[in-house]
Amino acid sequence: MAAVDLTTHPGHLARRLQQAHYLLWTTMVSEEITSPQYGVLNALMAEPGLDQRTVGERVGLDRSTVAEVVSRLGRRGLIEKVRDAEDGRRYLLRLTGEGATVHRKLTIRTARMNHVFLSPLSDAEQSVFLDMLRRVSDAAEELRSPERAAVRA
Amino acid sequence: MAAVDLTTHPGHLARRLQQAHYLLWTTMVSEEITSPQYGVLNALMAEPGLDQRTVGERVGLDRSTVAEVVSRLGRRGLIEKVRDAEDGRRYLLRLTGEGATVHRKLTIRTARMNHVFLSPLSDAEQSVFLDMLRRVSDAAEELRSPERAAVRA
DNA sequence: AGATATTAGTCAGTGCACTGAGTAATTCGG
DNA sequence: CCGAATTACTCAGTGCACTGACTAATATCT
Repeated sequence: MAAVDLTTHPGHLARRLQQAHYLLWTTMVSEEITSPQYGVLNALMAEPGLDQRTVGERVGLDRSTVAEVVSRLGRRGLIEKVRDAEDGRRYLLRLTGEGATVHRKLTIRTARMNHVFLSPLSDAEQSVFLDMLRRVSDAAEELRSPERAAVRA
Repeated sequence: MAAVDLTTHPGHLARRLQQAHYLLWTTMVSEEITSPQYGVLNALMAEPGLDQRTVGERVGLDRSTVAEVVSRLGRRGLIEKVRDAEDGRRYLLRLTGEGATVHRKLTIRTARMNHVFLSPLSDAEQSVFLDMLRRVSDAAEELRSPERAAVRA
């Protein structure tokens, strides 16, 4: 069996795409705050007081990864974490003032970065590209939690 | 400043796409051998005797990551590594017999997995999608090594 | 030939991502 | 109301990915 051309493999290209994004993020947005960390800040800006599990659901991070990202953001003083008085299992998360400031600054830079990142594609292609990324990711997501699709039926 | 919709951010979607691929890979291809490990096997099937640096170039892995992946594949007995007699800095890499067998088996499963992974898109869309992934990744890659573009000019 | 630069690979440190096992709190069924 | 299941979170272990500092070997430039 001969070797294969990896550039025809979507998985290989997905990994390369993420590496490309990482490169642009660290040069154009921030070297300290990573893209997943920004995602958590953004989720808490939209819905203050979320618990860790739900933040993970919004941003696409599993329970362990959320815990790590949250602990880093806490160490930097960008979010605070308090036990839910009504449900002692939960930690409720909130942005600090500095967290909100950082979110605002990074939102502006991220918009510029996204523009550069997608610049190889025409405007029409860009929306097609984002749509395809969503469709492929969402389809695989349903393999992980087939109950949701069943409930919806 | 209000929160943003992450599903319009290509970086967020790139990360989700890779997670989706990881899920399909572990369920449909292998739980032991990862996709980057398969990439290395594939590169050595195509060009036996490559050194680590060049393997990294082919597969899209930096020097440190190649070293780790190669050491895991070596531990599993899938590749072997010898000092280059002509250039004592290099290690030359080759598949073992078992490495070639594993590569063959995974190539078949990977083809099936790719088919499922892309199934949300029509055939026409699939080639457009792969093309766009390549164009965006390649463009960012040139920011990392601008000399190459200069040499080509 | 000898000082200098470049190159291949290693190593330590940081961060994302997943799994499986474990703990504490809440909910549910009888 | 009490034992069993579920839920939120933690922790240890594995693997990819990058940076910066380091070593050893080769190449280059007087």
